[in-house]
Amino acid sequence: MEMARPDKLNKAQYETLAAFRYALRKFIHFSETAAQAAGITPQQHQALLAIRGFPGRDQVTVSELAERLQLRHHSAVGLVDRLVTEKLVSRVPSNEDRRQVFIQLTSRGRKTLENLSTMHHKQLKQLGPEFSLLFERLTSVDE
Amino acid sequence: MEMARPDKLNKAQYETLAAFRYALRKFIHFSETAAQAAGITPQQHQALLAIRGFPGRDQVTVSELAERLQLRHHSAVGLVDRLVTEKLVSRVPSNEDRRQVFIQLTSRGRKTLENLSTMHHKQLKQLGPEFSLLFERLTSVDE
DNA sequence: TTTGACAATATCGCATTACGATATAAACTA
DNA sequence: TAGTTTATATCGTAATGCGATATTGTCAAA
Repeated sequence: MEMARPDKLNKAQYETLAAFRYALRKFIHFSETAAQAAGITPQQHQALLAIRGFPGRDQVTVSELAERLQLRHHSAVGLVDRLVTEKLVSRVPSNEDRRQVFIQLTSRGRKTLENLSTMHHKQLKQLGPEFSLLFERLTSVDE
Repeated sequence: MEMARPDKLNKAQYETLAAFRYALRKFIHFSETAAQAAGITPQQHQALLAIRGFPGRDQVTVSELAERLQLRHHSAVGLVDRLVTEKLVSRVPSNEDRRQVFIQLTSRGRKTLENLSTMHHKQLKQLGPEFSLLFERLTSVDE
């Protein structure tokens, strides 16, 4: 018989929040293991996906990449450097605005990403219901 | 007019995967910023939540914490060390099995977590629909 | 055309996190 | 008692990302 305290979370809500994090960490752990098994780092994997999966385009500028990965600009530059060293992406200067540089996947980058994305797609299909359930619980008004 | 290639992802699917990661990184970025504003590190925050939100209990052993955070045992030990230093948790030896040590939140830990969890709860309520939509797209059969 | 803004790059040092490898001690169990 | 489990500890290593700061090249507007 708990009092209705609007701002205070109850045990069940803490459990739901924790369960969400647990599911998240399991997914991330899966993802990091998969990336490393594919011979790249987790961040490199996410960068490849951000480029290939950019809405309406298959190439992005460094600024766009930084935003999609929620990184500072110069952190994104460093990440791209490492990707170029690994021949996973290439830099292509823009013609319209010559300050900009487009980042594109190399064929090696595309293959590596395709492999990983297929695995992730399957995994997320499995996890979907679990996450949906957790969101429902979080959103439920009667608690 | 794309051929039905069972194992090959199309652009839309890459975009959905990338959108999911983007949403995830935005949430994580929010969470990390919030934790740091509360004066603790993101990992400390997640540890606090894992303890407080452990199913059916408000204390956990180091092994349990490691599993919930998907960490190696000795990495969890280090994390607990830092939490103890910050007076966010305390170690309480178990009576039943004296090899075990229970980790409990201190009152400071509880307050810090409550503050953060309230914010996260609200944020996740907002993000719920977006994530659900993305999962629906991932699961959609007709692509 | 000059001035100011923007995009990318670069360097430095720093902090955090987590790992593998390895070891020890204490406590439990068969 | 022997073997296993739990927690702790140490060492070196790696990846990531930040702030601060600076430079270069390019664009756009006054």
